[in-house]
Amino acid sequence: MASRPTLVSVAAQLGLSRQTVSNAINAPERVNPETLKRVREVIAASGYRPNAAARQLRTRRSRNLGFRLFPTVDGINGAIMDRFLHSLTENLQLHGYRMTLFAASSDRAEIDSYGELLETADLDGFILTGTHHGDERGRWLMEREVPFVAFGRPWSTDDSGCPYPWVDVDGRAGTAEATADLLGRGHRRIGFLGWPESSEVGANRRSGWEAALSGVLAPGELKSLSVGVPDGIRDGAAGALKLLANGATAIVCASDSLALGASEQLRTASPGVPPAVIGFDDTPVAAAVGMSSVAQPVEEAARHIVKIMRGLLEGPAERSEPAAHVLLAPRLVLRDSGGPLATPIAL
Amino acid sequence: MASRPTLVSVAAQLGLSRQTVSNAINAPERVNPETLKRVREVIAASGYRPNAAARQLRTRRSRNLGFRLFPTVDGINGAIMDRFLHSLTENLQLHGYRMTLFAASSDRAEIDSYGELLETADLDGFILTGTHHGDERGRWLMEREVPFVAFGRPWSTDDSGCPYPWVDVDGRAGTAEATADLLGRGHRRIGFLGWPESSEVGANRRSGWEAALSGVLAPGELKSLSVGVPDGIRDGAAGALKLLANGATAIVCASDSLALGASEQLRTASPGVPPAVIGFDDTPVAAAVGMSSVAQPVEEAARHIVKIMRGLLEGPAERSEPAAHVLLAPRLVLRDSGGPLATPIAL
DNA sequence: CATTCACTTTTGATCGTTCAAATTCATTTA
DNA sequence: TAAATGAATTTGAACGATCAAAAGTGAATG
Repeated sequence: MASRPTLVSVAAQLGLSRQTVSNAINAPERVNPETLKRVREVIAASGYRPNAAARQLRTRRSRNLGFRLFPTVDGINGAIMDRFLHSLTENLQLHGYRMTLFAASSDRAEIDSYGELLETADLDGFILTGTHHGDERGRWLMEREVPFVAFGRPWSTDDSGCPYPWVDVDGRAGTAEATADLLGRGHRRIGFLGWPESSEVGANRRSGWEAALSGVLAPGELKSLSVGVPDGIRDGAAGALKLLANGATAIVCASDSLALGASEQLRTASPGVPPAVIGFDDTPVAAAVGMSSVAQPVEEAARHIVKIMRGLLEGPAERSEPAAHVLLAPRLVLRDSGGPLATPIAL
Repeated sequence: MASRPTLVSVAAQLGLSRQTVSNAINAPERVNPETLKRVREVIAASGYRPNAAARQLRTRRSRNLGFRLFPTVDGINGAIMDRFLHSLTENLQLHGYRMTLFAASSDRAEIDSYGELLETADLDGFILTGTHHGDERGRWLMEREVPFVAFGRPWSTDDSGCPYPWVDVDGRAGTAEATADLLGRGHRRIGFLGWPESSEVGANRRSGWEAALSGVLAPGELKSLSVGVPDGIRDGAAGALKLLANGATAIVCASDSLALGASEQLRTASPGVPPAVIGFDDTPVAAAVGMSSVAQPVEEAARHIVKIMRGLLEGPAERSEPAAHVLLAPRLVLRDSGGPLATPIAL
């Protein structure tokens, strides 16, 4: 046993042909049950594993999927990408798939990489993140019939008619739930701290807040209780100040970064009272400071994506069914929203 | 041109043999300069790209490296892994390498994956992170002569004699610089807020603080000014309280999470004064709240790792030189250490 | 008893590349 | 002039798997 076993060496050991051994692995139903058993025993004993390169050369399948790494922008919200990536890798692994990373600084660069990766690395498909309105990536991939699943809606006029599969989290439902919770605690003038209009994810999250308050506040009041700022703690603090000035007593935020800033402003405005602020993404920072936040079920999203992807890759070639769309409900994680930053802990 | 160009199709177009075209790509010096030029033109025009699977099958090289994803523990400090991963991917990409991810919940599981990945995916090597004393992973890989580079020292008794290559950041130098800076600002009783004794990285960072203060404080005083707690904002707050009780006026921390907690305690203890706290890792949270921190040059580390890895994979087979060890100096990033959490921002 | 059939196993070709060993042809050397 | 050298190119044989089609079983069918 000098070198690694191959199909031929295993077959020779059994007095069978390579193809029978191959069938035992890939199409067991074609093999005589008794033979199958013998083959399997020898495979297990010899530690034989099919060579990926040879298989790939013949089948044109690599069992490798591409995933683009974005330049790190905000490490606070980026933390959920971490969880997503881990969960994705883990789930793919369960089914014999692997993930190949690549870096790209823009969507255009990402598309350029597709060609490169498809041709040189024989990737079977891609997983897209950060989709936005007018995203060219989906179109490019569809034109070439490259399998892919997006984490995030396309944000086109009619998401449900989208020709490619996506999995997303219902941000709107999340902010609505957060707002409802604050209403239940007696708040009426609840502000929304989000991103500028151009952000589709932001608009979606804002809509949940708006819907929850539509019967409570007048449209004019709603308008004065919503601000859009870039993402970040400082921006959040600045935005919160404006909301406070407009009479807000509680704030629902589009991200934990914003919420962290807002939280501090509310605390300064009314010392002693735990700030009624709810963040988004339930990042470790939120957990650490004891801030309530809307948690995205990224693990569940990863599972769905893997399932859909497997359907694309392993399902029948003629798939006339429409592309799968999964919208997952987030979960509101309630904490005291005050925590150690407000009240020093005694030993 | 229905299907993808191959060596044979390109050769036919040129009236040459496949091998000449192959040589033009892999050993240009063997090809007549004029022929070379012609071949290159046709390659460029046809968009030919060598098929990775075929190449891999023949050469037993995949140009793919493995990277283990750890379960996300702390999203605050995990953010630097994000940057590292991105930088690594980017640098490898420049040289035609790719990274394959895999998830493992323990070192033992990681080792199990090695076998699997080496056999089925033909990975050329691995990049290790989170090395610790008595790490079995390095040994396993060395025994099988699998190329790998570690990000992090082995933390054995004599790191410089380590038989395998590593790149690490000199944490000791970082905390020493941080401590020196605080000394320069007039502080004397500077505390160290780190992890329990068992952490080697923590002990290393502690040693820098100790060295910087050795001529300033008595051993007994040093002892009372150092605490070890698990990582996290709450732990940091608790630890800081203890240091304050022992008379500390400034604190050097082993992580930004700890520093964030400590920062708040100092602010409560002496309102109005920006807290003299320095964190470690320079995470986005530190930047966001305006806290000073010791920045790890992860991009530089990634570059070194890629360089060493390329040496292992592409260098002469007989490499008798000792394994490369690179210790990089971190950089102290000074901020006001107060920021928006302390002073609400006016619009 | 020959034919058909289902089931199981085998054979030959192929995927696209690189290695190792020819082969060609012009040029230098003995 | 024959032989040796050298550079440039070509040929045959892998690498290890899967596909497609053929061949070998034995039982059921007419």
